[in-house]
Amino acid sequence: MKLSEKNKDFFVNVYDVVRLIPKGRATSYGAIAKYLSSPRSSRMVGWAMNASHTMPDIAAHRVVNRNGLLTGKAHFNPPEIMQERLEREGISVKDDQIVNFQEVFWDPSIELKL
DNA sequence: CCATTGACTTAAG
DNA sequence: CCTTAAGCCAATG
Repeated sequence: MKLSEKNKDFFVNVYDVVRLIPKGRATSYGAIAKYLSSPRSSRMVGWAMNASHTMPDIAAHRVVNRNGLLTGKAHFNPPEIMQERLEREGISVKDDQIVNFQEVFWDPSIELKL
């Protein structure tokens, strides 16, 4: 790996994965962290999402915690937009939680496999 | 430079 | 079902 690319990797990978999440599906911070070989770095995924506001085409609403709970909802503007976007894609949300989460869950470590 | 915080997760009591 | 604790690591004061 080139040294010039070394700096970025984690955050950039997070953005790439988020871009690959199919419409109507959702994944978790932990799943992304795990895919990036850092299963305990889910917080960094969240931090990357926090910075995603400055990035184009980052569907942060498709990333929730491992229970399908919309934990990052408060960071949207307005917060309700997160649930609205999910429902528009066909994902049912009840009480800030994704219904049938197990069905819409998209795990990069399985779907992208490699 | 040290302390605190956080869009998380797992384990333990 | 509840609270703590620990691990993770960039960002912020």
